[in-house]
Amino acid sequence: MAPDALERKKQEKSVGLKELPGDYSSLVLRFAPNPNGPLSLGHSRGVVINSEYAKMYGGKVVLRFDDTDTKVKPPIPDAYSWIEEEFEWISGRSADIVIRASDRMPIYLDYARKMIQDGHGYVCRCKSEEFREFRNLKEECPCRNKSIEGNIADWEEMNERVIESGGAVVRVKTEMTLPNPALRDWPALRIQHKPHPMVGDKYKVWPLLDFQSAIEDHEQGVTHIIRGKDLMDSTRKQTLLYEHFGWEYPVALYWGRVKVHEYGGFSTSSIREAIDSGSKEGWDDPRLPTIKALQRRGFCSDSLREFWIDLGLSQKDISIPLQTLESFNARIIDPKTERRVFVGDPSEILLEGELPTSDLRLPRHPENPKAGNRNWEVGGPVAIQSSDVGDGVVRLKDFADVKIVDEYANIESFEKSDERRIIHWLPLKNSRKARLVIPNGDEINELNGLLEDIDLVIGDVYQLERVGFARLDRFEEDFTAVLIWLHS
RNA sequence: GCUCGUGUGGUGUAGUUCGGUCCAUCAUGCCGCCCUUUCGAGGCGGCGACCCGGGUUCAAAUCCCGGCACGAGCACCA
Repeated sequence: MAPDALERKKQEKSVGLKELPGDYSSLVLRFAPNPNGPLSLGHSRGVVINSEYAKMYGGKVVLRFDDTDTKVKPPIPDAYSWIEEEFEWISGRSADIVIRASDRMPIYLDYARKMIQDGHGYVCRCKSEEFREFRNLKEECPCRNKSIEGNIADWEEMNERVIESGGAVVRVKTEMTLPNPALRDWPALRIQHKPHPMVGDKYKVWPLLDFQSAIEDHEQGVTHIIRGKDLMDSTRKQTLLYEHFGWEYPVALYWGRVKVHEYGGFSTSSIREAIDSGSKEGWDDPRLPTIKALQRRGFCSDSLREFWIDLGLSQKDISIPLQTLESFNARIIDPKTERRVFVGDPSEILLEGELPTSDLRLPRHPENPKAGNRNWEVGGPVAIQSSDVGDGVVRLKDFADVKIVDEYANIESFEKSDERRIIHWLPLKNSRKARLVIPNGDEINELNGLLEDIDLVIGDVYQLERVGFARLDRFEEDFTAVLIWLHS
């Protein structure tokens, strides 16, 4: 009889995102970037995970700009619209609700005042180093037992610009004996006198992330918070605040840190510095891990979605090669990417022998005849890659077996007659000067050559035969085509 | 130091809740072959893993204890 082994069914890998815990019947999620620059590859994880879950359960995503810092990470005015557009590009839909923390300051300040009034918060005028001492010693600082009236008076002074920046902070009253030092009377609001790029100098007291985010999540009715596990203590801090207000904290889920080999560690601030110092061209410099750069190189948004969904919500810290994303992208774009020839470092040769009288008709896509043809004039000189000459016995792809001697290529057969190497080539008549720009770590490598000059559309991605995928970025004044390397 | 989190092939990932259906899934990578007028795509095959040590149990990737490693938080940044 059949052994058990034949009946045993192989286990399967579950695909897609796992079921969300908690009640997701009226799901509200949020994605909360700082508009101190456009979105990066890392941000796209938040966009994808949140928007995919919203799609799964018919929920909503709030796009919230956490722009409450004017000093360390000041917002860039243009970044608000960049991010809205990038969110839409990545997720394939626009955010359901878009809000800016800087527009909602009165709400935060009201809650802060209420917290003080209720005795759950206090104005602390210790220096940060002094407070750190108290925190480490699990001791209460002198400001902690001030009367509510005294705290309200200090609060007024903070808001009336009587107290200088750095002179006072509002703390949430927890317990100084809490085992986790991060939770002991954590800071909720501080003074910033540097004007905000969007709302000017209207406010003197600004909430910190943990406070602003907690209040706004409640205001928006957020049901699930999905964020990096570096924010686990934020959850704990905010839960204590919610207890003060008598609110129920959303379900929190986390992902671990992701490092992409090719990009290493980076931050929006560090990219901004690199651009300001001139070591990078701009936010879309192809070496950068920004969404703008990935778009410019020709990545499609589906690849980003598949990539992040495949990674899922693991709390593991991972380091992954860009190649993984590239393989997703290649699989998706290959069926719809037209072929062209790019000859890098070209050598000119002349064809000898009997030439066909009609043009050579090549498919724009080998698996999709409907895409049509590219027609080449085979008379006249042609270009081949210098490194392809070898012993001279090669097949010019889609054309003929030739033997190359010096500058001449003798046509031996149109049919494929043996196992000789197949190389790509290009009639000069059908070519134009081109430059392939290849990002390589912190460098940019450039390869000069000739590009098949047939129906080239700026912004389109082509598969350069035997080379790889690249996107046509622009034409220069002398008509040189500039291609940006995507991947092989 | 305190607190928290995570450990499955080279890289990711499924399985861990409720131990057996797991001599462990899938992808990517690498190797080989087939097909092919691309070194692309596709097809087929192969390589390769449960952090370590105890314990419970007929049975542990899965439960318990103890190590170890890595990461994060302890900012008047987000």
